[in-house]
Amino acid sequence: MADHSTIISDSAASADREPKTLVHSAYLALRKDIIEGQLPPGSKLKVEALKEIYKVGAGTLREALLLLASDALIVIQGQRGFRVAEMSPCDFRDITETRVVLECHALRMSILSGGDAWEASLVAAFHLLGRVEQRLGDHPDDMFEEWENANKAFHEALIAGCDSACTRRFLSILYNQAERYRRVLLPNRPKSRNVHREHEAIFAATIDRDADAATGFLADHIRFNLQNLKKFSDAIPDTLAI
Amino acid sequence: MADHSTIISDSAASADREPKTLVHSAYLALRKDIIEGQLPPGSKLKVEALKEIYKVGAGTLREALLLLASDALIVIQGQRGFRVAEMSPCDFRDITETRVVLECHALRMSILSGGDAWEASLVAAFHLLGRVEQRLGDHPDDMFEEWENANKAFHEALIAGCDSACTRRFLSILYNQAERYRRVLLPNRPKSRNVHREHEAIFAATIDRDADAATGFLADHIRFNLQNLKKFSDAIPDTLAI
DNA sequence: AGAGCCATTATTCTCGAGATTATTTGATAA
DNA sequence: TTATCAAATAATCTCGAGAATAATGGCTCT
Repeated sequence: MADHSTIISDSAASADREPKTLVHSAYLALRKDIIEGQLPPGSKLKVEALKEIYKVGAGTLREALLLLASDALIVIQGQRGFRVAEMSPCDFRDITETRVVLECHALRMSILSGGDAWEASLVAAFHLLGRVEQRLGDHPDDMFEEWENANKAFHEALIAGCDSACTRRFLSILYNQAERYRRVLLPNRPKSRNVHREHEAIFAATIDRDADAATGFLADHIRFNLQNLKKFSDAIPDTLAI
Repeated sequence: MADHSTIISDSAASADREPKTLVHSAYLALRKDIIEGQLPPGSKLKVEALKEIYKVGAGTLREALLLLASDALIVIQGQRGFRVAEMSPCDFRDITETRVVLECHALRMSILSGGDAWEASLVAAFHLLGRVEQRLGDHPDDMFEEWENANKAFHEALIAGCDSACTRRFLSILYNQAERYRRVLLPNRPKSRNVHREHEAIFAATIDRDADAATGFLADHIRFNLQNLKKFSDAIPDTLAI
């Protein structure tokens, strides 16, 4: 889950996960709508209009928007309000390549210094993801939510052994940003791809403590959607509002 | 300068840099006080008390605090207010090593793809920094502000050729966080260190387009304060409130 | 017709007060 | 004395309205 993972200190063992504050639940609702595209990239976010929709006061809504700005999902423009962050192939490439650098680095650190507890929780996350992916074969699209969660949990488990809070925080931001693109790319994924196989390769190499192999598989895995985007955006240039 | 570098879209060529909004100027004032230690690490930030000091309303102050949270200078704790982020050797190590990874990567990209304009502005930044460092020999401490600005400008110029906005944004956050530590470590710097020599080595290798050498020098340069901290925190353990 | 300027409108920004929640204090009982 | 509980205090969170600023539309002049 890890809502607000980037800012709110999830003290303790992330026990309380219900949105206790109105700002927080507005933040979650807005983020959901941005990621799912209800609030399209580049669109203006007028406080007066949004407070009707999300049933909160103006100040509360502004705070939620500020919180989203720190996730780079919305942009604050001086004295001229808020906008949903734009999407572009260029931006996606940036997100992807930065993720490759940080996530591979973090995985390497995990492999070097991760203990038994880390390994165990990784095994658990991989198992869970496998089950979801198994069921995914039958009902491909409507289970996206569940797969997305399991996938995120797996990627977080991979780097949980890395003791750099900075790195994990940045990766969480990047992962959230990438989710917008994943949703757009999902209907256009090639039949040939076997995501489970990719996850398995990463997992096996990690358990073997083979850092070079693991980071290699991970890099390819992260870059897959980017190359996929490149391929079909040549044919259909304005799939994303470029 | 680059206030608010991490969130506010500095559209255009960062033309307007005066704090036009009250939230923004409160943000700047608070950040200054946090970085300079007037608001010590771990201290509670009570809105009612702070609104007296900074002469703004409660909502405005809250927004400024939210902005600082996205720089990781402040921590939001559920329904229990705001605190200045803690400082610890462990945290500084994390910041430093993450910076090494990202900044070296960014420098490599700059060297690979940076054009003449990038090179020219780098030369300018290095020249300016040299001048400040020259004057620094005479008046060591009270010019810290000016040196800090020139130093930041130089580091930003190094990676300006890298076209990854994500990377630059993350580095800006890390640099701001590190500033708190630099200020603590400044009085304890070893006489032997010649910072200008370090900058010169990075600069020369970069202009030579020797990526390996440049990133090597840069990594050592970034890590210097960390090793310095390690050295004298063994002797004087509680210099930082660990 | 096109460009520049002023009044109008719409939106953002800011504030102070009330509602909600956490913390502290003090009292009672085991 | 220590632990438990309840009232009192203090803090945060939330809201709606008023001030400051940007965007819009119409008007005049060349």
